[in-house]
Amino acid sequence: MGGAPSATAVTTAFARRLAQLVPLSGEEAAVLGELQSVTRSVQRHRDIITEGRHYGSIFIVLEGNGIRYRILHDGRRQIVNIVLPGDVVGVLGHVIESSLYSTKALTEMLVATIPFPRVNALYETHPRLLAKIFWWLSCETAIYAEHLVDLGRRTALERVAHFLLELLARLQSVGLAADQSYKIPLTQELIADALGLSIPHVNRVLRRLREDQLVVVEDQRVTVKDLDGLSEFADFEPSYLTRFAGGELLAG
Amino acid sequence: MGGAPSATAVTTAFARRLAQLVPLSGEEAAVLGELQSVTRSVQRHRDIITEGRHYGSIFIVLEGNGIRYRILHDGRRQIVNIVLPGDVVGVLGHVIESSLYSTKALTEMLVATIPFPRVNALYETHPRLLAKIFWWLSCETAIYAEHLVDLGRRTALERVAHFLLELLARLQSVGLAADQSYKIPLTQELIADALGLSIPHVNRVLRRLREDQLVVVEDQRVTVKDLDGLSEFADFEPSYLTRFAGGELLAG
DNA sequence: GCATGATATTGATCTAAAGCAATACCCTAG
DNA sequence: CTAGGGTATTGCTTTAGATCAATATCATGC
Repeated sequence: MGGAPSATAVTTAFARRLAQLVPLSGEEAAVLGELQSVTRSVQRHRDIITEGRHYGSIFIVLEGNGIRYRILHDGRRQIVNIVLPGDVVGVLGHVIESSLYSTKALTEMLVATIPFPRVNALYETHPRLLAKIFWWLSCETAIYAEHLVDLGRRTALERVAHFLLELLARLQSVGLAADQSYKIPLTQELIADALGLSIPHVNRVLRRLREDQLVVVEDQRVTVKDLDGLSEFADFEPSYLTRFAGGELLAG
Repeated sequence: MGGAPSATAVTTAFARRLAQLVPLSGEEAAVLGELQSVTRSVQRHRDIITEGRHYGSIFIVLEGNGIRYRILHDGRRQIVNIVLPGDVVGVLGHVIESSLYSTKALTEMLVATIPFPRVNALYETHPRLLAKIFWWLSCETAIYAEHLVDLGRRTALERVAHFLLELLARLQSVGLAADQSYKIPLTQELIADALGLSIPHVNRVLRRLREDQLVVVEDQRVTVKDLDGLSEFADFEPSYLTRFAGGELLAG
């Protein structure tokens, strides 16, 4: 399975985001590192979680990208989230009998596997840390809600722009996006299925955004050419990803 | 503020749902009741939470309905969730500096107000209960994800059908829907803003669903005429609302 | 070198749903 | 009884984006 050096290095993704939310004590950081010590690598295109199955662990993404999606009976696919390093998948598996969505690797991925009992054991040993993790997980709702606004009330152009900006912000928060650019294997089909659009239309929208010198998607890379212009156009307001209350979590 | 009898009676909504997920000890039930003892009533059309503000409490809905929504700069509105008894609002307020969405009362509402410090105090006194609450809250993601599928990949007809069925299932789970019918002050405008549709189109879709003897929305009441037919048509699969793993949460 | 499959691009229709506008139907308040 | 605001309904026109279809590009393996 995964090698220790790699895991340690990237543990940062999850811990870093948690630390943005609230300071972690040295011991907590150590526990967090320890939790992520059992890793598993997932091949490109393989499922981490398959709809309908039951799992006994949560998975913290250390490296690589994936998608969380559902296929409808007639073949339509909706991607409900892009899974990036630092994300946690399988949380609902603790509560709901069978998984409702599949999660699939877009690239080769490295994930830490944490059995539910180990998570639960934290009540006894590090309840504070567990609470911090839970509060943090609740933030995922904000990403989903923002996607709802995208799909419900934004035009295709705004949607794509907003989507690409969100990915930029999320990757920046884990140190994976150099200034205005990031690497991710997005195909037009993926964008279409994430945003409820058709492939040809995504193509046209991307062309438009490119012509307007706002953002370029090519190869496996997204490059934002005009951050301000794009943000304004997309009505993008990254506070749902970055603006934390800070500190208050420490209060008793 | 709220009277004790009413609060006690309806405490059930939240506790009942939690108990569906995992058994609660007598003491836990008592603590849960106690937590919900400070109540506040909110007038129709008033905000419980206003976008941009900061709050120091979570709110558990005891009675009444509301909406969680965002208004875009140009006036478009997207409702991201219908808030029903037993729901908790304001969770993100603990983590994010200023609220991202407003929550507004559709009817007069009664909510329990629980300051964050009181929630956090549970780590010390009842860590298990807190963990159960957190796991439960994580289920809200499933509702959001399902809405994403709605908005992204379902037709207007399917969307409305799915939406009305989801409300039925959610209200049933807290004992507020007699067999196939429930009372809720949904206007066509609200449905439109929840599902990313225009008002006239919602009107036509509702007429169609009525003519097909599937479901009727009138007055302040939704009546499902043909549950099987509607469910099949909407591809509705309520497991995301009801099918819990059971018991496993108790494991250490 | 060629065949194959995935992806991207472009064009030509088609359609679901938006937008606009008028009318109808409340209910409530004066 | 009447005026007025909110809501529902219906028709007509427009459009964003889907669908269908063809072609192009690129990487891969044989």
